[in-house]
Amino acid sequence: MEMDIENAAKAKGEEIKEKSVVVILVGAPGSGKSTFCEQVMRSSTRPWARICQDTIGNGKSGTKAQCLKSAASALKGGKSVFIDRCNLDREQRLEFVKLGGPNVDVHAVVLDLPAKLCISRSVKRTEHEGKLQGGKAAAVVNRMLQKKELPKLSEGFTRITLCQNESDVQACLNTYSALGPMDTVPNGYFGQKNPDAKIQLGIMKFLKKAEVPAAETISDASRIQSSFSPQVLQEKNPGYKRAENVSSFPVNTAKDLKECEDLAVCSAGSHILNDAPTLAFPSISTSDFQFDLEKASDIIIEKVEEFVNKLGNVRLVLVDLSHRSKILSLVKAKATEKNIDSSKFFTFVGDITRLCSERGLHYNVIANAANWRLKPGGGGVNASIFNAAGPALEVATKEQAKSLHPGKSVAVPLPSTSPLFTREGITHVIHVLGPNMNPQRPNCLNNDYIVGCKVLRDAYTSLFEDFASIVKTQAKLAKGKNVNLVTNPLGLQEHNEGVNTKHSPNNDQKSKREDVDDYDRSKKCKASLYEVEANIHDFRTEKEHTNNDKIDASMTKAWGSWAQALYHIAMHPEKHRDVVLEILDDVVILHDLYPKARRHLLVLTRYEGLDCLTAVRKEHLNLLRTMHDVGMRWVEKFLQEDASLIFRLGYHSGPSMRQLHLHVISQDFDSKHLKNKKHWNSFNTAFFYDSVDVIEDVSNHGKATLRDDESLLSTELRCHRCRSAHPNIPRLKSHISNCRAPFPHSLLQSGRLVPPP
DNA sequence: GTTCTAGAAC
DNA sequence: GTTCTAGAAC
Repeated sequence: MEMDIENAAKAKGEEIKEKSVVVILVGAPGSGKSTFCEQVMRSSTRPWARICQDTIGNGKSGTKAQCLKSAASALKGGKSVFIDRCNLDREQRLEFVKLGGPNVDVHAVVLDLPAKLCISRSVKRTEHEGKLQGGKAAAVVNRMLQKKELPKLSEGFTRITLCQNESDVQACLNTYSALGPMDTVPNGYFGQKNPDAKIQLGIMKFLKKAEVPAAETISDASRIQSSFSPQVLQEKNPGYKRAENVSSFPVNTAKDLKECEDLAVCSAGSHILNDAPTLAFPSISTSDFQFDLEKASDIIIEKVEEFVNKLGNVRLVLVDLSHRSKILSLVKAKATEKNIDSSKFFTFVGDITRLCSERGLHYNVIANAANWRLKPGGGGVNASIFNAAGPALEVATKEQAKSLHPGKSVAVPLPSTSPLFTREGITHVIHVLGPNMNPQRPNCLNNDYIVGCKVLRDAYTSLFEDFASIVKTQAKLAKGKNVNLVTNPLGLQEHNEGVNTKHSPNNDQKSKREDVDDYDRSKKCKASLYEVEANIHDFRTEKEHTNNDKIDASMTKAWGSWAQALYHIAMHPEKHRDVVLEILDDVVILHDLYPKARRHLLVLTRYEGLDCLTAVRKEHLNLLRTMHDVGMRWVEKFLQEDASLIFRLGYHSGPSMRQLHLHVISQDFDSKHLKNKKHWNSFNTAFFYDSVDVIEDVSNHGKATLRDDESLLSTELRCHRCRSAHPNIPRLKSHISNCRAPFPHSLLQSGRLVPPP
């Protein structure tokens, strides 16, 4: 609209009249609205009026009507106007937006800063214009923020700037301060955060993607060759032993590269150099299980299409051994037809256990067309993967599951001892079982393709979901605490090989060749991925604990020595009579050593190897129910002693202690051991996974949906009943000791609180 | 998981 | 000066 009027004016040759702006500030008390206006008015050469409801009443509290009137007259006088009041919901803003017109743009500047900050600023004010200061401020800010509604362009704004931190505010200040009488600023929504941006950035950072623009390196075949050739591996990695003679090792020459280009849907160079998390998978059920190739290729395409965009910056690669593979050419043709992004999905010819070392393809997760017993042998992909991975894979697989149903998958972290990890950089094998159409094999579906197609779809869904969850965990860790390994990528290697030479990229002389950089980069990747399974702390202490069982071949996650306490109790509860309350066949009940409430118990599984929620599968449903029932029995006992207590039962999404344990905790949180943000948030954010929800998720989806986002633990402190925010733990504790507000709706449902208040 | 403590915030 | 947090060490 505005543009049309402007263009029309231009067309008529009229001079464009200078436009006034109404800037509606949106923010809680203490968010810095007045300061913002004052600073702009100090530097901007444009005439401004600040309409402030707190001052407009001349001592008495002002009204909205007074503000509107005053704003309209300022606009008439050619001034631009700040509406300095909270304007937190749409209704409050509505009348002010109507001040806009052909020569008046309406902007919103949203000061959406943490509640904690606004409260602390409000509290310490001594001469606030609105008389909002001292103790009342927190309650007021909290109440106001509850009805916060971020402005939308559809309300009639031509420009919205969302500021969520001090630097956003500063940038916005700069924009408005620089505004002269004739200047305009671009229209649109600024500062809105893409919810995926953080994760994407994490992956990019972790893979150092920015340094490897595929287009630039694609033509540089020699660089591709040297970065993946065994010579480089051996140079940098003296402990790495290979059976083959180095000279006979197939190196990716330009000719090879040409061949790859021919085979892949699009040019192979970018595939080879692309460091995005990559899943290589064989076609499921089409070989020994004799599934119809046409139908199978349709299902592959369907599932790939469904996931390829959902998964973000990752690659799915369908692999087969031969150039003459029918399924590969079918899928390739259909992928082209469907216009599937060939950088995210393509077909590839090669041995799935040697795609990096022999074909130069970076990948980190492979799928195995497994048998239902999850055992080696049987020929085909299964035999080849178990052979290549060594015995460690069988052991690690056993830890995850004993068998597999058709249509299901199970992800197994590959032990660092496996050649697939050391040679190829593969961190996980996902076993998948497809439907069987071969009458020579057990559980044949007798040509029932209605069931068969459904099972095959399920199999791919499960496979891609497992891959997604691995990628998510890796991205989280990559941007998380493993900075040390990332900056010192060879730390892992140094340790494993017993080589103690310090290698710090900062102190080291510049790498002699660029390709060494490439090597480092791929190593960084491996080290970071490895970090998923073993926390960095353990690399430092392993030397002192070489006999410790945690470095055995089945290593799926290394826990620090302090994290073993529950495991030891679970294995030998009779030796811990001092803390253990009850010993049953499957579980042990004990007091939390550092209770975070008046009543705080742990129901501990006695299953060895079941360390946290991520490992929980359908076969554990009975155990989960037992844990819940035993917890509830103790709740009843506690309620007989004190009927005023309210309990919640749940798991920590990312526990610090090994051995799956259910927290049974009263909701008073009256404890001297509750000392920091992490303590509070681990029981009062989504990090706390209600037992009822875990049971439901596992029975519906076969596993608990991952949500152990570390950032949950550092979010602002909010009361679990009235949801008010508090600046620190002591204040929060003093609030919760008095707060009798009803619990939030979500907690009152599905039996999350016992008994329901 | 806790303890310890430097230094930021008040 | 005192309170509080956050990171390292265990």
